[in-house]
Amino acid sequence: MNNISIYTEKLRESGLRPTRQRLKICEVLFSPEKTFHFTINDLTKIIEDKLSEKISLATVYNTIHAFKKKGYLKEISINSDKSYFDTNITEHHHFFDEDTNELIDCSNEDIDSVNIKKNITGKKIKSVEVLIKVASDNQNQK
Amino acid sequence: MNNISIYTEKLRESGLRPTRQRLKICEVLFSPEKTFHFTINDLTKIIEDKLSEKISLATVYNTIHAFKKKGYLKEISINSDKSYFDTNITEHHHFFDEDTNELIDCSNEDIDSVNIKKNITGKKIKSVEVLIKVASDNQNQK
DNA sequence: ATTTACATTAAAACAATTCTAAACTGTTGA
DNA sequence: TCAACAGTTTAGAATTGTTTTAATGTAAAT
Repeated sequence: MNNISIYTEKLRESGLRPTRQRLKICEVLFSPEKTFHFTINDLTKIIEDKLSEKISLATVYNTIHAFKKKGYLKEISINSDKSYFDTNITEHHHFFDEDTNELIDCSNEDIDSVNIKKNITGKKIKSVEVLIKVASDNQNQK
Repeated sequence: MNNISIYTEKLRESGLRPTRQRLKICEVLFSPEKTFHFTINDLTKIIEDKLSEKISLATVYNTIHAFKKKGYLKEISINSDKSYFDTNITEHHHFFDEDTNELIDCSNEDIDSVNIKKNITGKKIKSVEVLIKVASDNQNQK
């Protein structure tokens, strides 16, 4: 099967032309078996180191933002100065390991669905995210 | 009643000397009837505009971090480049209005307590936060 | 092939936060 | 009480993550 055409389609649906650089991004994001979490920096490094493609930060940012807008990626809110993204776009929550700064998926069996009884007048719920911060027993809370 | 002595005590317990600047910070944070949310920038502006005290950013940051570490403040994780703090240190969750960038408390009656069935080996849960993003019906998800 | 609109890039700009080093101040104890 | 010390404040510089800019390059339509 031809992945390139899948990537091309994903890019077009996100309003982007399929360029060499963007196809490399797709390869990193959408070819692995398992979903994963990454930062913009992680992604840029993978493309430069593993795929030997020099790519400018601006390109990475603009492509990732387009994918996020289209719903091909999710952004995770962490108490941090850095943005984390997730290639798993299904409804799920996260553990965040404060010792290693790693995100861990929390499957729907791991947590009861959150039941919200209040609503804000004139506003619609866009997302509900649970973030569980964990750390070694002997560590202080960040 | 003498608030100053309360603030002095809070500062000492956070490992900080009660200085003029820090007492002003305490006045803003701990004298209001109601708890509230703020950014470092908000706080600095209040102190300079309302209390006519010139205060350097470094001082605000170091005091706020000490209070957070001590548990007198909570930091809220928002999908943003900015840190939000909360003077309400009880267990509660938040709505985040994407139109106005405002945080709204979600009382415990508004949400069922989150039941987590999984745990990470060797790690302890430090916090559980639910963030509900809302926006006007006609807006796109951020 | 030519044209056009969109992309890529390095570098500059920007915003939040942290660091630095010099001047200042609360506290301690002689 | 006051000298000495340790902690504090400050402006400004440095750092980090992200966005913008403007020149050059490229995909796609004609």
